[in-house]
Order: sequence, then structure tokens, then C-alpha cells
Amino acid sequence: MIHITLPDGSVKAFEKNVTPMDVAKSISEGLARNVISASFNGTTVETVTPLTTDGSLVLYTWRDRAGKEAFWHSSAHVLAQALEELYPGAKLTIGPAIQEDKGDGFYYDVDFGEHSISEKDAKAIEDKMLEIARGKHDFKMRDVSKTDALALYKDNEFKTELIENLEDGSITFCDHSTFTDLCRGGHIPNTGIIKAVKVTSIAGAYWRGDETKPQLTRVYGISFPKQKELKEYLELLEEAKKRDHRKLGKELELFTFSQKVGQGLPLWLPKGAALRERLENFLKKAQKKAGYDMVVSPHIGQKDLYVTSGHYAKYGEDSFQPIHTPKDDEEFLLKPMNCPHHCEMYNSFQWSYKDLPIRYAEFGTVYRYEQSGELHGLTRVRGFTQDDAHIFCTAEQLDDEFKNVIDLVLYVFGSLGFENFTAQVSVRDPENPDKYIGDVANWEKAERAIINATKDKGLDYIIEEGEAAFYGPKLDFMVKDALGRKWQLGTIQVDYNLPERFDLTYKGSDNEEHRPIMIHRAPFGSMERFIAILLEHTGGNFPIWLMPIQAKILSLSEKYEKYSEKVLNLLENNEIRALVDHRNETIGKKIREAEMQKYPYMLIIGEQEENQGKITVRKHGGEDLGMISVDEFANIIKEDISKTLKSF
RNA sequence: GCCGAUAUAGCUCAGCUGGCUAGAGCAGCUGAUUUGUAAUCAGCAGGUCGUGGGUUCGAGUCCCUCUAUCGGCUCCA
Repeated sequence: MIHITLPDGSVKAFEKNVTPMDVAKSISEGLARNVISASFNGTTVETVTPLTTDGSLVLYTWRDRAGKEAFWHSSAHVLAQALEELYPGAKLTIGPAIQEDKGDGFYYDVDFGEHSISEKDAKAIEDKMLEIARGKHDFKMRDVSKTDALALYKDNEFKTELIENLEDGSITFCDHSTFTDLCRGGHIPNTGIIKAVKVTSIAGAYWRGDETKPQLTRVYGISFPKQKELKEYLELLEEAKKRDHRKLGKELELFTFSQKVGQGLPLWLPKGAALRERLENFLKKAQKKAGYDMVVSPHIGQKDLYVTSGHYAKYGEDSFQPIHTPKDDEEFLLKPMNCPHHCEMYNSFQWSYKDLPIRYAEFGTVYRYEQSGELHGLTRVRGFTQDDAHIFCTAEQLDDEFKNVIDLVLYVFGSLGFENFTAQVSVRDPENPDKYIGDVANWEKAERAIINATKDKGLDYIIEEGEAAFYGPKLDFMVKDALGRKWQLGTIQVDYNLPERFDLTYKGSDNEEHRPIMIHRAPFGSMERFIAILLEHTGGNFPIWLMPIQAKILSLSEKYEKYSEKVLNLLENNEIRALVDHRNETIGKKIREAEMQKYPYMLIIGEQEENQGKITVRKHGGEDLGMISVDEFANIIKEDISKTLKSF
């Protein structure tokens, strides 16, 4: 007998070699019907794996992410079989479920050799997959010796490479139908559960994610146990498309791009520029309170400036090339960052420890030559404005300063409704020390400082290796877009390196020269990306304090012009941004237009309103607040603002 | 940068295997309608089909170049 502990803490005794499926059956028939995957003592097992020792068992159904991943991973096997049958000679490589933070579904990377396939082939692949799925083939794992495994894949250099790196004795294959694949395990009981499949996209992907290795074709798919769920999933994608910032930016006339101006160079239209200004003013106000001074620096700097900072050595070759002047040997670079300029500003004075911390803030536009394929709407561009600031402080001040910046970022995020962010501590990649400048001791100090401050602030955080900047580790605030892709917005970085490179000093209380520590920080990250994600989160319905027009006055005809002017004045006295629409059109049309323009409130003015000295108020989306006085309306707006705009 | 796809009116799109003056809806303009909560009626205007080249009697349609965009990969100071 063995003892199995279930997630609720109960322990049940079973015969040795009991399978997870047997355990499910012993609990209920319903569970047995729905269980599609299991984990035993923390490792994924098949539902038919015999259990031989005591341990804890978790049974997964479609409702669990682990269940879905087993389902999708199994679907990848079916996809592989379909591809093998449709394209004989194609070399299979790997086919996992997509990681949770990257989305849903699965993919298979295939080397099609001379063949090239495209989205046109999707239908045929889907049909083949469904045909295989309907065969209700069981997934069966079996052990294979390294020699046999290598022999089986003698023509497939990719699988061979995978097998070479595995221990003999730990190699398993998974069979279903006539298909077999090298596989670690974690499958659903049989293919019959897969009822709906969709090949979502076909793209190139490098073998093992390495640019220098051959490029394979990655076939992306998604599958479901019910046709209806696929339909719902596709509808959800459609909904997400409606919140795409590129679409909304065009509709709301915020920004545009021009083929002539160049890729990745957004053009901010009047409405978008006004939105940026409101956001900038919001942050400027908070920064003033937090003791920052605004500075301004030029868009270019001498090459030597970036040689000193290390940017030239790191990015010079793969960046916008130096600007030459008529004078020989004179070279300027478009600034990729504001820090070098701010360092030189710091250097223009002599500082005492009593002066620190110094906080220089600038909405600084920078230019980076991002790879063409990397550009994406406003989230990845070549010219963008950072809400940048650099804090120069002593070692003793670092912790407090860092925490104050966290507070500022949380204030910004809170006021704009970004509750679902991930705090990510981005540290060095220990395997690639060459990617970073500065000595290890400083890096360790900086990483410790970030982690301690983050912990003290009670933030839940994850650590990502290899995501640090080349001069220092970061605390990044990651937010997802409409399609669930993660983007870095706010960032706080601790830097011991640039102060050394720029020879920044201050005189300590001991009358000796000391090195300040630099904090780089940007709560928005960049205006471009922040507005993009804000658009996708709100669908253009921004918090009311950020709205260009908080109320639109719709007068039923020109007869009420005088009265609507009076209402407008009263609103302006209450600091409510409002606009009058006098055009002679049907009220239905006016309301429709106002809805499309996303005005938070519409104020309707006609005979009744004028007679009673009131306004009819309708909220965006249709809620009717009836006829009320302007003062009452002003209170409603004030309440709305206090709900979203946090105090700082 | 790499793989695949795309580019037709201000916007969203149709235009099959190459064949008369390139179509629709919405938006715009003009006139009528003066209306109380998502589409009033009539008319008008709007496109050298992303760029440059080629094949052809003939190219929006086929081929090549470039530019830009989309989905990924890689990258991301």
C-alpha cells in the first residue's frame, strides 16, 4: 500500500501502482471524466503513470493552467503528426505549450527544409489535426536508451542535439497513433478530448532562440475541448483588437506615422500632444513636491560624451551613426539617454554632502536605432520621450531615495488605474559578465539595495536574470497590453558605474572627496509606451482628470446658445473642461458622436433646462443622471476625480 | 536584422484565374429636414491602386527592387 496526499490535506491509501486516473475515480466519476493531467510530488506525470511511493498528488482539469498546458502540449504532438504527414521530410524540433505570461496555446518549431509554408496552409493543417484527434489515440510514454534514441533521429540534427544533452536512462518518448516524439511527458489521456483547433500564426524562430543558429518555422496553434470555447477565444481576440492603441490612436487623432518621416518616429497630433501635456503636468506637479528640479539638455552630444558613458562601446556600431560637421574629426551623436548630460550638469558645480540628494528631472527625447522588425506602434519606437530623472545621493541616502521613487511610481500607476503590474527586479546574467560594465562588488551592492528597498516597501516581486541595464540593475514595473504581452513601463535603476566614469564627486563630512550614487528613474518609462498601454487598458476612456474634455454641452438648437454659454462659464469656474456643440443636428446624432469621442459626460440643454436653470446629465455609456444644477454636476466631477487621482 | 504576410478613397474593405471610363459602406461637402438619447432624405465630390522597374497587345491583378505596416524570432541603454 502507498499513501497519497491530496491538495485538501486528506491522505488516502491505495495499492501500489495506482494511477492518478484511478485516484480520480475513487473521488468521483465526474472528476475522473474531467481530469486531464496530474502532478506527483511537484513533477508532472501522466494520468496513467503508476505511482509507486507515498506522495502528494494534484489532479488537473481544463480549469487549471497546468491542465491547459498539458492539453496544449498534447495538441502540439497532434500538430507535429499532422505536419509530418502533410510535409514528409520535415524535421521536428520542439513543441511546447506557450508559457502563461506569454499567452495561450502551443507551437511546434519545424525545419521544413526546401518547403516554405504560410498561413494559407493553416486550414489543411487544422483539418488534419482534427482528423487525428478524432481517432482517440492514447498518449503512451516509454523509456528509450540513448543509443536507440539517437538511432531513431539519425537524420534530425536538432533532436540529436537535444538527446546528446540528456542522461541515458532519463530519455522518454511519447507515442500516439503512429506518431512518436522525444518527450519529457505531461499529456492528456487521449487525442479525442481535443475538439477544436486553430493554427493561429506561422512565423520564423531561431533554433534554441539563438540568432546565429538556423531559423525554423514556428507553427502556432490553440486548441480547446469544446468548439464553443474556440469561438469565445477568437471573439476575445477581436475585442482586444478594438483596444489596440494603434487603432485607438488613429480614431482619437492622437498620433500618426509617416512613411516619409521614417519608421518608428511617431508624429504627435494636437490631441495627442495635449494628452501628453496633461500627463507631463501631472507628473511635474508630483515631482515638484518630491524635490526634483527640472533641467533641459540638447538632443545631441559629442561622441566623446558617449565614449565616456560606455554607450558608444556598447551600442555605437548598431545605432544611429555619428553626425559629422564641416570641421574634420568632429562627431556628434543623437542622444540615446539623458544620463550623460545630467552627469555633466552635476559636474558643473562643486557639491557638499549637505547639498545631496540632487534630483534632475527632464522630459528628454532620445533616439535609439531599434531593429526594424522590433518596432511596434508606440510601444517600441526609435524616437521617444522619457520622463527621466537622475538622483545623485550618498550611500546613506540611497535607501530612502529609492523608496521615495517607488512611492512616486505607485502614485502614478495608482492614479492611472494600473493595478495589475508586476514588479520585476532585473539583475545581471551571471553567464554573460561581458554584457555589463563596472566591478562585481558594486553590482552586488546595487542589486542588494534594490531588493531590500523593494522588500521593505512590501512589493511582491520577481527576479529576472539578464534583464539589467548594462550599467546597473533595475526595478521594472511591467504592465500587460490588450493581448497580454508584457511591457516595461516604470523603471528605477541603481548605478555605481556612471558616477565613476564621469568622475562625479562630493565633499563628505570628513572633508574627503566621495563618489555619489546615481538613481535613474522614469515612472512612465516613456510617454509613448505609457500612453499606448494606457489606451489599451482604458480603451480611450481615461480617468476623468486626464480627459481633454470632461463634459460636452449638447444644445438642442441655437435658441439655447446664450444659456449654454452661461453653463459653460459656470463649468469653467469649477475647473471643468467643457465644450459646447451648437450645431443644428439631431440630438441622437450629437449623442452618438459624443459617445464616439468618449466625452465622460454629456450635458443636454433645451427649453426645460433653460427654464429651470439646470442641465440634463448623461454619463458616457448611457447612464442618465436626470436634470440637476451645475453645482451638483461640479460635485459629481470632483468626486470622480478624487476617486481616480490619488493623493501624493 | 531574420521568417511569413500585407499595402486599393479620410476610415473599413470588395475587385476570382491579367481585359472597357477601379466599386461599396462609413466619414466629408451641398441642399432639405429642427428632431430628447446609437445611424432623416436627396445630391455632389473624393483614388496616377505604397515606390521604382520589368513581363505583356494590355497590369490594381504576374515577376523583381525599395519603402512602410502586421504576426512572431532575436534585440531592447
